[in-house]
Amino acid sequence: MRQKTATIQDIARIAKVSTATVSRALSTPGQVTESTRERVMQAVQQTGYQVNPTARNLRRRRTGSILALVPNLANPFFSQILSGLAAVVAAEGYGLLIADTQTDPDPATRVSFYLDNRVADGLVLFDGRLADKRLARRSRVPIILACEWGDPLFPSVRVNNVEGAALAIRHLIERGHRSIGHITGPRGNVLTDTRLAGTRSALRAAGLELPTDWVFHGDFSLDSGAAAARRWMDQADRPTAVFSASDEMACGFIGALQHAGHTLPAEVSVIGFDDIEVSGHLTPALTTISQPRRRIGERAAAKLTQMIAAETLTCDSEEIAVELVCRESVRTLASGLRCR
Amino acid sequence: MRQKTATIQDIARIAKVSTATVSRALSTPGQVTESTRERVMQAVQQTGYQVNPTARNLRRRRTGSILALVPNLANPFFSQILSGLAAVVAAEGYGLLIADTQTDPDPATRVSFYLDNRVADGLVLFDGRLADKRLARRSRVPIILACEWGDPLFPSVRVNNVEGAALAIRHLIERGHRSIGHITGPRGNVLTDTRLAGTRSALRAAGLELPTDWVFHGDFSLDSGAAAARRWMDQADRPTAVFSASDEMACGFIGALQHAGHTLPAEVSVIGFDDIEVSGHLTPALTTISQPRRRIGERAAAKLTQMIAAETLTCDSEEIAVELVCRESVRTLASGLRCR
DNA sequence: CTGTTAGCGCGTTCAA
DNA sequence: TTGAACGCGCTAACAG
Repeated sequence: MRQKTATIQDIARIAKVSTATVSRALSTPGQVTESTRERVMQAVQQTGYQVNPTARNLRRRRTGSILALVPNLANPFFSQILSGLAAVVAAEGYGLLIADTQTDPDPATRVSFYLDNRVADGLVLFDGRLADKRLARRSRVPIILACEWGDPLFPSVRVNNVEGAALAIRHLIERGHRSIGHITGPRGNVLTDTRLAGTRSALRAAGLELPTDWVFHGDFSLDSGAAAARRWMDQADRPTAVFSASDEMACGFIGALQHAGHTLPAEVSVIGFDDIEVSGHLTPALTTISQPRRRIGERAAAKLTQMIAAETLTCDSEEIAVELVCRESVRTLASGLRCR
Repeated sequence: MRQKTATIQDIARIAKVSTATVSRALSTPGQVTESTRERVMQAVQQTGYQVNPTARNLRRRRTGSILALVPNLANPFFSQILSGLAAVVAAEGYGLLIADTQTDPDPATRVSFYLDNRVADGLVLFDGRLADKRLARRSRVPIILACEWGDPLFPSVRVNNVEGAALAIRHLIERGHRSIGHITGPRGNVLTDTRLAGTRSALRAAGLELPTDWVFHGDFSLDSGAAAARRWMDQADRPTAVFSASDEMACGFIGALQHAGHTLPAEVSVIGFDDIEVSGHLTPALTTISQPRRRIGERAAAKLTQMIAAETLTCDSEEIAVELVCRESVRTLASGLRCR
């Protein structure tokens, strides 16, 4: 099975040049005479030689890959992001390593492991909890934080969640809603906090309150949305509209309500966050705040590869614009305006 | 920025042993005396030394990672599979490289690129089109095919799609349906073919036909499901039930119908394939054929790492069981039976 | 423009 | 059990 593959030495021998010249002919063709380059190329053709990236990386003191640390790979939210990431990373000549931080009992240890072992030339971190000062101090490779919040030391690519939440709330208010609830993400999550903060401030700006009863604690999952629906149904004084911090929860919320015989958006309006693929195909189609996930991945990869090339550990953060996608899940109340 | 990190030589000097002993103390502790091992470990502690995996891999003639080639990373269908893959691969001490074969104009070239460049010790292939004899001949590392069909040379982990389709069709028949349509996957896809074949044979076994008009060509996407719905609506003679080759298409189909004012499952029953997360939260909740995706990933990873360890290029294929998940999207017609 | 030399950091012989 | 020496395959530095 272990079949010997051609090395740079074989090429050198066949082409009757030194290994250094072979190396140059392949890496920096400009530095080599046309004729010798041809001899080398012919030998390469003949033997099917390919450079051994491990040896090259050892010599160049790099790894040739970028590591994406995802809190939960099973979450389809990351599909688009990873797709964007993969495209840019491949185009820049890196491999894309992916690891799930939740697989491990202690995610922080896992991150340390990766850093210490120099398995990657750069890190894309989708888990803000890990982005602390200690990590910043220890890391010898650039790190970019995507989607999440962490220590401001880290450059990041993310959307303005406060603004997104405000967009959602203002839309509901424009449509005539005055009693508005909110389904949150998991406790301790920065997205949860910022979207809740945006909700609160936008409501306050309109002179409205967010009663404790109308804050439904979720965890971004479908099931937690369904659980929120059950709590909504249990209430005597219900909000006429609910802003969900994720489309998944909105979807669970809507489903549970419909299964219980409620009609939407007649009985309650719903607005989500993310604009996942399925949202437009639900009944009613979900009005939501769109977050361009593929673009987030692309930008994170681009910035990271730039940092690696520049041998810097920092760069500017970038904010990706969110926008309101108006569909059918928000009802216009008597006094409200039309969409837009 | 380029800060020098401790090497095995530093440890050797500090612990006053040879580098060979340090290497042994770390890789095969049993071969080293307790006392010297302690000295080494202390030096390791003191310096924060970590082995350089690139150097180790060069020396061991391996790469330390496994490559997953996915036809479309943006497709959330792969989320769960990758999650299972990542968990097992990490536990076995490998890194998980991921690449999208569709990013490239010519996927086959890309695969060749990866193989020739020995970037991985093994390959998980989710794209059956690439699994041809040529690939089998050229590859020096084990390859496992997941979810898809390809040349029988390759070991694979997949579900029985013919059986899954038959399960769906038989369920519809049990529920009293006699006119049954099918939404297919993309042309040329093996899943498309096998599920269509299963559909046909199960119908035939019940003495039923599959008229050309009732074969709706899709591509597994939400939008193609919606397009199928439009064609369904255009027909004078409509099937009372439709088996969709993917849940995504079923979801698009249902959504488009509902938006057009149709009622489900009263007017048409729908059964899907995959059991994606959202299926249970739709209205009506989607009856479907469940495909344990996480398990597929886990098994593929396990089998691949075993092949690598055994230095073999082949192993037995494995079939993962599918099952019918009975929800609300299939209506029982007059003559039909209850679920199960 | 090309060749020589010297490692990158590690694991693995072969002796002792 | 340990150490010396070598080489995995490649590229960077320095001459020429």
